[in-house]
Amino acid sequence: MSKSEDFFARVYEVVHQIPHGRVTSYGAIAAYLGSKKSSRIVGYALNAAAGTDVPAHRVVNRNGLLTGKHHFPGSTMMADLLQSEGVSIKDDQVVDFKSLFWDPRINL
DNA sequence: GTTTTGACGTAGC
DNA sequence: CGCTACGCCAAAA
Repeated sequence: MSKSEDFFARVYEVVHQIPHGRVTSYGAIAAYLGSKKSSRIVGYALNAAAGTDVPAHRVVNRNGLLTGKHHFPGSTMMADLLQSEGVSIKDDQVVDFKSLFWDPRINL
């Protein structure tokens, strides 16, 4: 173990376990991993997750804002994907984010 | 080994 | 209500 991919792998696992039509935040994942201070690391990991089986579009910031949508191809792909899963997006923000919020601590 | 950066978060002004 | 500044951690240069 002791591999750098370990931290990334954990992020991938958590994100990959997000139920369909649900959303979570970087801080929630980071907090589940150990420290919510690692929120930035989660985003960093998701950046490396691009091209993997990790649905990074289900991960938004604490405000439910699609901060990472700029990293997706196009400009509405992330919002489109979420809406395709039943998540309503308004002004680059998840509608009823609080209700759609999926906390890894609850399921894991 | 040091420096920079980053898809965050919280606090302060 | 909006922007700035700082913190915190990990990876890449």
